[in-house]
Parts: sequence; structure tokens; C-alpha cells
Amino acid sequence: MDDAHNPDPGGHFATDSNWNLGSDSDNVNYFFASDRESSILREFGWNLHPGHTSSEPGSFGDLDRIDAENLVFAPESSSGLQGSVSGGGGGGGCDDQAGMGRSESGGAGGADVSTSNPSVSSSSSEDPPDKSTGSGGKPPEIPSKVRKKGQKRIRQPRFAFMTKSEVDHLEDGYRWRKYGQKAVKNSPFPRSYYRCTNGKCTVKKRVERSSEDPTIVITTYEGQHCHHTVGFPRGGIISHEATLVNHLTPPVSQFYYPGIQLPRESPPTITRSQQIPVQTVESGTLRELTPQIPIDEGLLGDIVRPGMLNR
DNA sequence: CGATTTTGACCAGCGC
DNA sequence: GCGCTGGTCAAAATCG
Repeated sequence: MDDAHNPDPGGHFATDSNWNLGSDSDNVNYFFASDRESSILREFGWNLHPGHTSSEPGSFGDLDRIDAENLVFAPESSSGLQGSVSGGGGGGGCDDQAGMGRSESGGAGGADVSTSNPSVSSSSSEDPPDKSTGSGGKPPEIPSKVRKKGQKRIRQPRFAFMTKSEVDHLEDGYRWRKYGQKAVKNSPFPRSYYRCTNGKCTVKKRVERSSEDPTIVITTYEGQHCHHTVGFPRGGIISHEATLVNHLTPPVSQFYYPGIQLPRESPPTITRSQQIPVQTVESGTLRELTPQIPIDEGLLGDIVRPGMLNR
């Protein structure tokens, strides 16, 4: 896995083997799409256009300008943990009653994500629900957490954004609780793990800073929110809600309506608002996208290509 | 006081 | 089978 980069001579999107990212769970392929691919994004709920400038609904707000040419797709091949992108379908994670999942305090929360998404997995593994997180070694007290050994961890679709920002945790309209932090191989910067504070929401997000370009923050969302955002400073309260749930829309599809806001907690430190959405899709969905050369830096390496970093 | 963050440990998955 | 790494848990600490 460390060899990571492998340009894709073929001119097609890289394959798992080409882009091994380093982590079992993150074997994701990233592609750069041209404006032509924007349509694909739209299918996933992304209303993007080349050179799009924000401010319109469905856009990323003034925070960023999306340049379709630099758009990066991150089809989650799931080599490992999950069969394939799951549509996240119906309600992704929020299906069940609040009680279940993570409880706030320390909650054994584990149950999250994976567990709740039976419908989703359409693909490969019909796997039985559950298998929740691999949660650590905690007592198998909670049934929902019970993970059968043979079952693989199922993850919801993931969408990553690269943002030039000095702050790690960008405000996106939702409230998150940090539940872990890990040092990342090949990167001096640790990766932080956040979980939506909404009791019913199982959306998670990982935040990592580029080791090559510290100004770039890679934020990866996993799952879909099934609730409203907490509200935006800009008065933009998202009206949408779980209505999107049935589509394979990226979790961000909700908060990006109001536009990804500048961190509330942190002032407008975002220097260059450049955010590149990385969407995970089924490997087969995308084709023939401009090949990109990933760099081996963990998450970042998967998402950011050298050229971009140097920009 | 409640919520969030920090931090060390544990477990699962994968490659060798 | 072993080791490595990512991901998650949960107790303790910190913050508002």
C-alpha cells in the first residue's frame, strides 16, 4: 500500500491496485472529472458546474468555487470493508430510533453507521445488517453493536472535500463531536474523527490536513444526515431535509445548499476558497476520467494530486 | 452541570 | 500467522 501512486497510463480511472491508499478502509479511487462529468455529480445530488461560483442553491456557497475540471471523484471501491458504495439509501443512518446509536456520553455508540444501513448495501454484500463498527474492544453488551466475524464493515458513501483553509474543522452547518484522532501514516498531521451530534444521525466525518500542503484540509464525510442543520449564521437554514435521503446524495448535499460556511468557530481564515468535492461512487459508474496521479499521503494522497497541491 | 475534546487501548481488515 | 494501520470506544479532562 504504500506505493500508492501509480499514474494511470491507461487514461482511465485508477484501479484499486493503482491507488492503494494506505488503509484498509480507505481504498478509494479518485478521479478528476471534467465538466462533462458534472452530470454525474448531479446524479448524486451535486449541482455543480464548471467554474461554478457559488451562491446558488446547490452550490457550495461563496466559500468555494468549484472547478469541475479539478473535481475529484472518489469512488469507493471498497476493497475492503464494504462491498461498494451503498446508496446510503433510505435514510442512511438515521433510521432507527434515537436511542440506539451512540449515546452521547461516551456512548457505546458504536452502533452507528454501518449498522444502520441495511438497505443500502445493495451491492455486494447483502450482508446482514450490522457489523457495526469495529468498535473496539468494548463489551458486546449492545446487540446492535454485535459484529459478526464474517461480516465486513459496511460504510456509507463517502465524499471528501479538499479545502484550502487554516482551520481544520470547517463549519458545515452541522454539529460534530470528535470521537477520535489518529496519526496517519506518511503524514505528520493527525486525522480527526467526528460524528454528527444528532442522536439519530450516523454521519461521520474525518478531517485530515495535507502533509504536503498544510493549507489543504481534507474533509471526508460518510453517510447522510437525516436531519436539518443546526442553522447557519448566514441565515441560511436549510430547508431540505431527509427528503434527499432516498437518493444517493452526498451528505453534504444538505449543507451545501446554504453553502459551506466559513467556520463559525473560526474566523474567515480560509485563504483560498478552493474546495474540491470528492465523491465516492461505484467504480463502475465513472469511466474514462482524466487520470490523476495520487500521492501517497494517506487520505490526502488519495484525494489531492500533486498538481493541485502545487497550485 | 452538560457537552465536547483528549487520549490510550482495543479490534478488525489487509498485506506480506 | 504475524504485523501494520485505520477506525472506534470510553474514561478522564476540559470547556462553556
